[in-house]
Amino acid sequence: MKPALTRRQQEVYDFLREQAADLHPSPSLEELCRAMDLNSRGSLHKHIRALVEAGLVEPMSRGRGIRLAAGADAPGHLPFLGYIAAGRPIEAVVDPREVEIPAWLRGARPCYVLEVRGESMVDEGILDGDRVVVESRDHARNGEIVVALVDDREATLKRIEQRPGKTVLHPANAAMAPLEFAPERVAVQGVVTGLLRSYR
Amino acid sequence: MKPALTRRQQEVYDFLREQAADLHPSPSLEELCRAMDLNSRGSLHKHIRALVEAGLVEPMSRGRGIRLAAGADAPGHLPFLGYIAAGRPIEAVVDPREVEIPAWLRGARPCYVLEVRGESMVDEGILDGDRVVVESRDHARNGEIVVALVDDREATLKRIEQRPGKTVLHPANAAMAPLEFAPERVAVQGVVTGLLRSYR
DNA sequence: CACCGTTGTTCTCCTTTCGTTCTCTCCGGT
DNA sequence: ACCGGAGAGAACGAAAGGAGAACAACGGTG
Repeated sequence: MKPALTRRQQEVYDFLREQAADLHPSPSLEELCRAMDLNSRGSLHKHIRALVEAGLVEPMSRGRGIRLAAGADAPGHLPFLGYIAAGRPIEAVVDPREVEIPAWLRGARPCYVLEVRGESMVDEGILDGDRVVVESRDHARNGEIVVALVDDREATLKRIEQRPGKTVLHPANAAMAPLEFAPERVAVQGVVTGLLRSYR
Repeated sequence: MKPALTRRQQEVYDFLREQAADLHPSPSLEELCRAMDLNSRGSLHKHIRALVEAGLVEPMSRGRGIRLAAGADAPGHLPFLGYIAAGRPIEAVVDPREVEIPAWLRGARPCYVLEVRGESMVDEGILDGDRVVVESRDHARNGEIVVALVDDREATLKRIEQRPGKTVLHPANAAMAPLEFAPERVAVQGVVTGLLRSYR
């Protein structure tokens, strides 16, 4: 019972997540229409209904807008898969712990948590010991921070730039230079959607 | 048991939270009417009754006042109190929403959430738009990042260094110099215990 | 005490909004 | 052609939101 989202349904869902992450109140159908550049509530309603059946959105009831499903996709915890450092493969952690992650930091697809080792992204505000929420994806948009696997050996955390004929991985550290690869050598494993840091 | 608030009910509830946060006395129905731009007490009373049934507001007594119920915070959530412009100005207005925060980012005492404005802490990995979890405290250890109130006017986010005779607030931005004050002029409001960032 | 204004409460009546369903059209792909 | 995704628009019923009147319980003033 998981018919997979269509293009527009995905757009609507992404927009709802954005809104929620920005602390906006649940929009009504009409507000959503305006935001999505639609002129018909009926059309939007079809998409919402699809999302409800997919378990991603709570069934609407009168007057309280459209809210993301809290129960279905929010066990509140994500698996902690290990550590990631520039230049080395991901160190898988033996004991599969789980980390509590708020819903507004998660992506649409399944997510997991990695802990950052090293200083390769300090200029982007990602420090040693930070935990990043990674959304499992095999593609990325330019400018996103990705977990990239180079030559099936080295997993790194970098900002990605895909250009015709080459893929550039930008570290965010003045002491390191951007790395260029043939596109075939770089496999995107996931995209960073959130970051958490504990002081203590 | 938990019918979820409707649109207007949420507005009324938010307004009451603002009032309470600013030490205003419990308003009467008519005062609330004027504040909410309503012409009828009866209409407002419907919303209040809904809030009472939701357990968010204490039942009114004939004397005077609409009081918030104690301990109505959702579990796993912390109040979002507004913005802290880490540059110079005062702490900003109250925006009484709640943010989901994992337990492992919270401190021992009551906590709240602020959103960071400005670049004064970039070298510590705190960027514009990040949300910080602040534990309410009136003292700090050296090296902790604190919300400090200087001369009862300016709230800033800085790393604190307390030395005999003077208190130094260190911004983490190469373009800004540390600020030195007499200890009496600096009041610690809270200590940063966690940080969250959403990418997208 | 009777008088008055205030405050909480309940009740009708009305308008607006919202979710829902329906039909019809358009476009792109196999 | 066929089909499914996507949008427009109309229409309906139910709920939300609001206005206003009416009423009981107080608190003061004369």
